[in-house]
Formats: sequence, C-alpha cells, structure tokens
Amino acid sequence: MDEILKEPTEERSLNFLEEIVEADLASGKHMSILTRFPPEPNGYLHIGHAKSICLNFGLALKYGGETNLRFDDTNPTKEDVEYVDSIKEDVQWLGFQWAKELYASDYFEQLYIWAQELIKRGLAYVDDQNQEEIRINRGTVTRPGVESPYRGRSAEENLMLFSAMREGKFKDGEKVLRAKIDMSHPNMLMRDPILYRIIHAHHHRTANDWCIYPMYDYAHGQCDSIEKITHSICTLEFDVHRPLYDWFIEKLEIFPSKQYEFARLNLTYTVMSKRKLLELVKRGFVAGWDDPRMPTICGLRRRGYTPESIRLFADKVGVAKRDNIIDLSLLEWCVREDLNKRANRYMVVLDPVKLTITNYPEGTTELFTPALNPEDPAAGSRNVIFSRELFIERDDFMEEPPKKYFRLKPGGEVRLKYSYIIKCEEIIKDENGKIVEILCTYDPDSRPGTGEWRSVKGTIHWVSAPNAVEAEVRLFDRLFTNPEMDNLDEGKEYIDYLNPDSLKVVKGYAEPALIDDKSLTAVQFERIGYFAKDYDWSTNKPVYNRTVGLKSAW
RNA sequence: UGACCUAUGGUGUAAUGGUAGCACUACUGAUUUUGGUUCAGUCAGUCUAGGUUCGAAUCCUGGUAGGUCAACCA
Repeated sequence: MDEILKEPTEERSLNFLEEIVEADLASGKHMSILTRFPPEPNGYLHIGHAKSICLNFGLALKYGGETNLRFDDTNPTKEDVEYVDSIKEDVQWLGFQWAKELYASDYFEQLYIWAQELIKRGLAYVDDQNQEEIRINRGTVTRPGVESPYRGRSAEENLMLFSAMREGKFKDGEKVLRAKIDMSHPNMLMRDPILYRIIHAHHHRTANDWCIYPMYDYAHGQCDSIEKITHSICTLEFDVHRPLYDWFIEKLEIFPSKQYEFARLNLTYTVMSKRKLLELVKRGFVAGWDDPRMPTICGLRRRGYTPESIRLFADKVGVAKRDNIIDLSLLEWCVREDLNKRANRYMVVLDPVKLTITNYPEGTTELFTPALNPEDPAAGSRNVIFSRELFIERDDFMEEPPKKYFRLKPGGEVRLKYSYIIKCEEIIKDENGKIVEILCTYDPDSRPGTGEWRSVKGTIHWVSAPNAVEAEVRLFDRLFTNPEMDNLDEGKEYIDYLNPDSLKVVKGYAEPALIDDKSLTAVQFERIGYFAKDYDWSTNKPVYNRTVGLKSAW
C-alpha cells in the first residue's frame, strides 16, 4: 500500500534558479524565500510575463516561501490604474495568489530619506546640466565620460537643492540628482546614474504629492530590500544593472536582496514588446488588448487557453540564460494536452453539403447519446438527433479521391460518427458543377449497440439538417507571417508581416446540445479543433473562437 | 573598436570531470466509432582551435557568432 502511495515522482533536474535557492536554504543564508513579481502598470500582461509569474510564484510555492505583487510605478507619465486592475486579474486567473500587494510609490518617502543620506555622505549630487549635456558627457561605450561641473557641490548645497527639487521650485528637466560613482567606469550604468528626475505630473496613486520621481535603478533594489525579498528575479537585459543594484544596497547597508537574471521568452510568429502590442491596439489592427489573436493573458483567455495550459507551457520552456525562441507549436501542444482531457465534444459542420439517406424512413428521427468526453467518463453524455437529411463537411467527400483518402467517395462506405454506416450512391450537382447534394443508403444493421460491430476505414461528423443550430465561428490564425519577429528583413517593419487571414468568420451548423454547454473551458468540435465560447459585442450573439486546431485533423 | 552575458539535434532544455538524455517538431508503425487521443519507433546535437587530464559538453586560453549597455523608460 505504501508503495502505491509513494508516487514515483518524475525525475527532473533543477533549473539554475532552483539550485541557487536550494543552496541558499541549505547553507542557512535564508530560512525561507521571498520573491516578487514587479510589473510596471503601463500595459497588459502577456505570455512572456506569464513565464516570469510562473517562475517567481512557482519558486516560492516549491520551497514554501511567498511572493509579493509589487507595481513598479516610478514613472507617472506612463502608468494607469486600468493596467493595475488588469494585471491583478491576470495573475489571479493564472492561479497565483500574492502575499502582499505593494507599490514602489509606497516607499517614496523612505527612498527620499535614503537619497538625503547618500548626499550627506558625498555619494550623490544635484546636477544642473540639461539632458543633452548629460548624455554627451556620459561618453560612449568605448570612451570614458566627463565629470559634471556640478559634481563638487557641498553636501549642504546639495541637500538644499534636493529639497528645493522636491518642493517644486524647479521645472521638469532643470535638475537631477545623480549618484557620484565613476564617470569612466566601463559599465555605462555606473557613470553617475540619475537617481531622481523632476516630473510635474499626476501619479495614479500619490496624485500630486511628489514632483520628483526615483529612477528604476534607484528604486528597485531598495524596494526589494525593504520587503526583504531574498531572490529578485528579472530578465537578462538587467544583468548590467546588477552592480548598481548591489551598490545602493551596500552603501545604504540595508537588507541584501540579490538579483538573478534569466532569458526572457520569445515565441515564433509573435511580437512580445508592449510598445508594439500597444501600437496594434491603437492603430486598430486588433480589436483591443484582449483580442483573441493577441499574446496577452486576457487575449489567450478569450481564445480559450486555460491557466493550466499556460502554466504547463511555462514549465516546458525551461529557464536558462541563453536567448531563445520557442516554437509556437509547443504552446499549441500544451493547450491540446490540457483541453483533450477536459473539453466536451460536439459535432459541428463548418462548410456544409447536404446528404440524404434515401432508404431511411421519412419523418422519423433517432436519438444517440454519446459521451460528452471519452477522455472523462464523469462528463456525462449528450443527445444527438439523427435523421434522413444531414449536413456533412464538404471536405469529407471527394469525387475523385487520392489513394489514402478514408472519407466518403462515390460508391464508398463511411461511418457517420456515433451512428450508421452509409454508402454513397449518387451525386447531385448544380449547373456550375458544384455538388449540392449527396445521396446515400444506410446499413440498418450497423447501428451501434445492435448486432455485430462492423469497421470501416473512415468516420465523419455530421449534423441533422432539420435540427441543426447555427454557430458562428471565428477561425483565428497567427497574427504575423514571419517566424522571427525580432529578426526582420531589411527595411521592413513588424507591421509589414501582418497576416491578412488572421481572422475568418464562418457560419456553421452545430448539434443542438452545443447551445446548452455550460463548461468553462473550450469545447472540441470533433475532427476540427478546440473552440471557446465568446460573445459578439454588437449583437451579443454567441460566437466560437478557435483556440487551436486538432493536430493533423485531415 | 570597451565591459558584461551566452553558445548542446530544426526548437527548447538536461548531463556540474566518467554511457550526450528528455520534450516539442517532422517522419514510420500499432491501436482507435475523431486522419484526434494513446502506444511503439526513426531522423537529428556538444560553435572553433589549442591546452590540462587516464578521461572534457563540462575546467583553462585564444578565436568566432549572438545578445545587452551610451532614456531624466522599466
């Protein structure tokens, strides 16, 4: 019994972050861990953030720690509560709960006091140079910078000026507070980085309390430190910021949070930059941030992706420090993997052609009760009405079929899913040669549950023509046609790769049971794909968004 | 003509000085009332040149390639 209970846990090696955490826990450096997810509320979360969320929350969950949600709101000109709300909703939808909801702006006063301390110790100064001068005097990556003429101001003068900055005595850009480090440092970030700049703008939380705002580098590490974050995980491009992160913590002698970097997620055929996504929305190429074609969490949600599938994906992509570009097919596999287990099945015909069973008695119907989901017996069953006149998929019949075509062909037999075997006897065409009706006969002895089971090569889906309900379907395809959206052809912009066929709306016919489906996940249209119920904004009629097609479904 | 980060099949990711493994993709085959699922299998990899070592994907050095950094963005 014990052996049965002892589930042979999947042998899985640790990623480098888990190794660091385990080492820190083992050495007693930390008794427990605290991570944080620190979005700037200036846009909606996307699948790339999902990786970061799963990493931060997942690490804490695995090692019995906690995770804070902290909004990095140090730039009032870009941020908005709209984004704060959507971020909270998306993190929760993904299935994570933060220990504390915090804001960098909660710490503005403490940050200000620490800045005064740096000034007193001769480690910071007020600079009067304008933006242009500061930029030029910073030097280049190959040439050292030039020290500011204001670098030698006394602590008293700096304190006075800094206080005047806070009191609003200066206009935007007139003065900044800089750290006094090394203008010839090989790392550009260490060439007297700016700590505070003047921005007379309304902040979504502190309103007009402040007109000076800390820069990312001055705020982030100290915020981590205040919260006693043990492992501050961010993406690779912040690697060069780490010396600065450590510099402030060391000089201020505060809790030694440590920063670790991992490679951000890239997906084929997908743009991940918030700036570009915002442009897609603003220029109307998509209906909004939650357009089902968007890689945003809310877009994926409307598309029918489950939180489980996204978490599975985050797990599958792994964590490392090398740049990567994940094949979209991995994401699609994760979605199918999850949905296959939980999606209810329905028959829907998207491109109908009429099929009449000539030897089936007119005016009679039959009821079949197939399982809603053969992968999950607990899902129950549904009623499917069978009749003399059906719709089948136009694709499921070929007059001149190739060799390995298993579906309906002249003189051929095929099983109608859940019901009888039929044989194609005659084709009726219109004056243009288009097939308008297929006449078949059925084998009454092939009824499931009666007599001996007979196998035929092909099984096709169908709906009863008199009973079918209309189902509007949105067939989404990838938004872009280029596999590497960060690696474009010369002279082209990402917008040039927009896929004109990314959205196709089709009116199909569905079995009536679909209407009553109450499941919260996408359903499977048999032999077609997974579809999530959505609503057309103007008509409020249900429409079905294609989540992902079935793998090689014809 | 700088500093830092990185380099394993087509794509990701393991192997921490000792048999290069796993997943996705592609392709075979078996099962199947979804050409789905499931199962079995095949193709395919250590950037390069030296060095250390009995032994190197792993350590060292040089080279090459890619990435990051010169916002009062994060």
